[in-house]
Amino acid sequence: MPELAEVEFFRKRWGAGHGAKVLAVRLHEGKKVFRGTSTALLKKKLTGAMLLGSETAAKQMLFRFSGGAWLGIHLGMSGALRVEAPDYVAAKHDHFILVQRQRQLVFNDPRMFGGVLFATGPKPPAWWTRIAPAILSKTFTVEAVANFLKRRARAPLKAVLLMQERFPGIGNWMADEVLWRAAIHPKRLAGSLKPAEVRTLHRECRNLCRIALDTIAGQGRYLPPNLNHHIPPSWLFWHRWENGGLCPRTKKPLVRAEVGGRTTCWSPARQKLR
DNA sequence: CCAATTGTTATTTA
DNA sequence: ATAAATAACAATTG
Repeated sequence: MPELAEVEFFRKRWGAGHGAKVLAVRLHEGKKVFRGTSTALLKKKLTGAMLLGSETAAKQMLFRFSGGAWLGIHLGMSGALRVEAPDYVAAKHDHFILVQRQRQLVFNDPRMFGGVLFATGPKPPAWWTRIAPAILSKTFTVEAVANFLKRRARAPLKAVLLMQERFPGIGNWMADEVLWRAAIHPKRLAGSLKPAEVRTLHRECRNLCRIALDTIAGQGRYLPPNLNHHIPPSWLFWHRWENGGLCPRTKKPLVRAEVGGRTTCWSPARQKLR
């Protein structure tokens, strides 16, 4: 499920544990989510440590602990973070749990495409700092997008939008939503866009990220109980998977097909191949 | 049994 | 050599 705004939503959930100590670490040893990570070191360093704070970048989260410990979590395709009661008993796919006095912070991931990273030191580790700067940062300029599209000239736009090195945090549904809002066909080749279309694409990337973060991750104190709860029906989001779905803007039928290796939904009346 | 799934990476192909 | 396409990963659901 998780793309940019959903990842932020889940990070805020674990925010309930900020300022509290970790009494114990429970994990499913040997599971794929720990590939490349020393669970022994992780348990040793996190047990007794205080969860100090956290941040989100692209589809990843970084949790900072006392003693110079850094925990990275990627939710993959099916990961989620939850908060459970202190007496909660881990279910089958609850691969990683931080036990605190008042709650348990649970990482659940049935398909295990996600992962848990760990590092120690005074500064955030390289696997965190090398994540591309956010779409909502100053560095995400029209020129940067134009240059990237030029280098990926022969790839369909849908595939290009999924490339994390330039569009960090964008996933399948957000890519479709951006192209739909920009009224650009997902099969258009990246090199074929006119300057005005590049500007539109750039603008709608930023717009969607901003609106999705507001809508899904919530503002400040408030968190919706269900992360999709407040997505309005005017978005493509709700219609992209329904058979016989209609475009919320044109009221004409939507189409689904594989583009760039992923199932893609678009509104032919609005997004022309030309 | 077959096909599907909101992600990433290694391998193969062009 | 570079970039695009494909396969693989794992579990579950329809």
